Amino acid sequence: MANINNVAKKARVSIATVSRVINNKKYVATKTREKVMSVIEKLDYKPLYSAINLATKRTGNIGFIVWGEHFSEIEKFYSQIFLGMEYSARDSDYYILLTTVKEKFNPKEDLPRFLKYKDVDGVALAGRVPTSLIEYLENQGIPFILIDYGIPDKVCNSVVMDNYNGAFQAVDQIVKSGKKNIGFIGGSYFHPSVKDRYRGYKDNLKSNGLGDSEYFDKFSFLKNVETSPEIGIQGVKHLLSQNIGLDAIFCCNDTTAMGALSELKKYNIKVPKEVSVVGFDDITLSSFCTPSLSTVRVPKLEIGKESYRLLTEIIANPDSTPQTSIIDVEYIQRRSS
Amino acid sequence: MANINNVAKKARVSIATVSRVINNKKYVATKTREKVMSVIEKLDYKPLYSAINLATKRTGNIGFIVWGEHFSEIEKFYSQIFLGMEYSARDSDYYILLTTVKEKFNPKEDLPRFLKYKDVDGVALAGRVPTSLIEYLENQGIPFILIDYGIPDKVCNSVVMDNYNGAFQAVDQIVKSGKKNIGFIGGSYFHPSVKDRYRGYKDNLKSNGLGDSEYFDKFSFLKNVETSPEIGIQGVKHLLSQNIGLDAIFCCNDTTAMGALSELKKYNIKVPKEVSVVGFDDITLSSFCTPSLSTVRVPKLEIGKESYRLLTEIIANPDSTPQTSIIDVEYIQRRSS
DNA sequence: CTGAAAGCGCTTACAG
DNA sequence: CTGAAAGCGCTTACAG
Repeated sequence: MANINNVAKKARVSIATVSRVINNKKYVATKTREKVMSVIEKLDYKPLYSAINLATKRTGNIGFIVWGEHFSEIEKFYSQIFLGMEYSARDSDYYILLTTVKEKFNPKEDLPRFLKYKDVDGVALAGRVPTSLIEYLENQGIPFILIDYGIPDKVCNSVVMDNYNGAFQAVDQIVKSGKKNIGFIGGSYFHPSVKDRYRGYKDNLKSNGLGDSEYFDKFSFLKNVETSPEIGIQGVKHLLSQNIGLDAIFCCNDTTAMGALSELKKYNIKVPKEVSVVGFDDITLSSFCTPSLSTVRVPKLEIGKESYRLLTEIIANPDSTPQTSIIDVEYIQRRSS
Repeated sequence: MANINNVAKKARVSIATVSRVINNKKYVATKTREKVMSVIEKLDYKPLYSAINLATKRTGNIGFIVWGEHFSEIEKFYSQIFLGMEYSARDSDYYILLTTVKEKFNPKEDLPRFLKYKDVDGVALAGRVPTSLIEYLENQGIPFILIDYGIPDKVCNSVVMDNYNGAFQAVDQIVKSGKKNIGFIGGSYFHPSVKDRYRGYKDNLKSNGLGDSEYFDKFSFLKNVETSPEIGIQGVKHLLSQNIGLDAIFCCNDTTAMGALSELKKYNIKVPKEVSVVGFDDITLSSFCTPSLSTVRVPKLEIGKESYRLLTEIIANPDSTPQTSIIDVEYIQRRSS
């Protein structure tokens, strides 16, 4: 493999000049630059990253951390976000190191190697993530961003989707279709995304003159456990048992909506005629189930790309004030509403 | 951050000695070693990978390449294999760099950066992968392994599951349940895994005295296109139209079996009573569909771990003769058969 | 068992 | 605009 010395020698310049050329620095005579370029071409010279990294005191790595549980879910939500980051990274000089972290995370023992050895320039945390991990990164001064997550009382750099407006719009569509008694089913109430979706639901109903606090009491089914089809099933059972004339359900996400759909089927309740159902996320299943699920599409790849942009910006400028990128979502009309 | 000089000075030894200690080399007096260790501890010293890599002329990276199409599929087959590799890599000193490659791959333009810059010590190729990529790696002398794939006329280091025996056993179970007219539905006939499963199917029927070439002609539905539920649907239609007393179907994988199941439902044919169905892979859906699908379980994490072992062995020993690791599979009895 | 020194392949002031 | 030289933080013969 050719190195910088070979190139310099063959081009009859110093290695400093070669370095200037490959880094596109100014102050290189056009003729010199061209000559060096042609030699680089001829020798098929590629600079060695470990040498660059050593000299510039960077690592060239970005960590991507996600719960093992989340990564192994059927839906590839976080894998797609990762892929979005990877797409961006391809054209740059960072590698994305994907790793998972387990439920009971202990910073002393379970630290990914790239953190232990300070072998990343920054880290992206996808979804819910141990608080102790976040604190560790803060203490160590490692630049990081939160994706689709947030912590109360803590302002972090983050990328989120527009949960509030997505929910607001979805519920608006339900109302426009003539429904009046619209339930909400949700789990993971600790998750900021769910909170915002719930807010969007309530605010829309209020703005449409439909909901007040009594209404929300009756029509909300919220559990503080991880969302799942099971929550949807329980939610339907509960709402139905209340005898409140339920004619629509807005679920905090598609997974929950899947459970709701299957439970309604059991009761022989027609969707969307009797009860319409709308979810959030647009997971793959949503377009394939029967009836296909109306939902709010979350552009995962775009979230990944924006995450890359934000994180590299922060790495380059560690002392900037924390910012939050909000990714637009889009209501998708299908058969269930 | 402490470096090797700080440690050496504080421990009153040379950096060579510190290096020996951190690399667990012999020829260090116990007392010296202990002293150095305690200083390392006190200073929280971690060696810098870019320096190590530069000095040892390694990269510390392993590439993991998969088709974009495969990575984005619902089923997380290859993601799980990746995760298995990652689990192994955690305790070692390699990072796994995951990237995707597109359908029409051009080695001149679409080379992942870690290949272009020779920034990996080895590469794992997961699933079907462009032949030109494999040739590129061979020409460049970059150590690589094939996972769940193979190329005719080319002996490569590879990790595969025991497709033949898995199919053989599955069909054996079908026969034992009393079925006699057992169809085979498959796509991706170019894929060695499918070929081996088909062979297992035929050999079992032969050994049970059920199948001959005429039988296989009648009972086989094989397409040379990517497997999908659609293939399963077509297969059922075809086999049924033949009026051959079909009473069981062995599908080349679960995805195909899903299509078969749904099509049988349309014809109101009872599974498994009238026609039993068995798949291969044990994807997540298989235990959740109705009826749940009997299948052959492929241990993805284990494949990943074995892949890591094999690849690192090859990296350490590039001139060893190519070897193939075969991972055991397991028949899983569920409701569909 | 230990240390001095060269070397890995880059970047970056500094001097000209 | 260009080059000589120091430096990044390690490893590795070599000599003792």
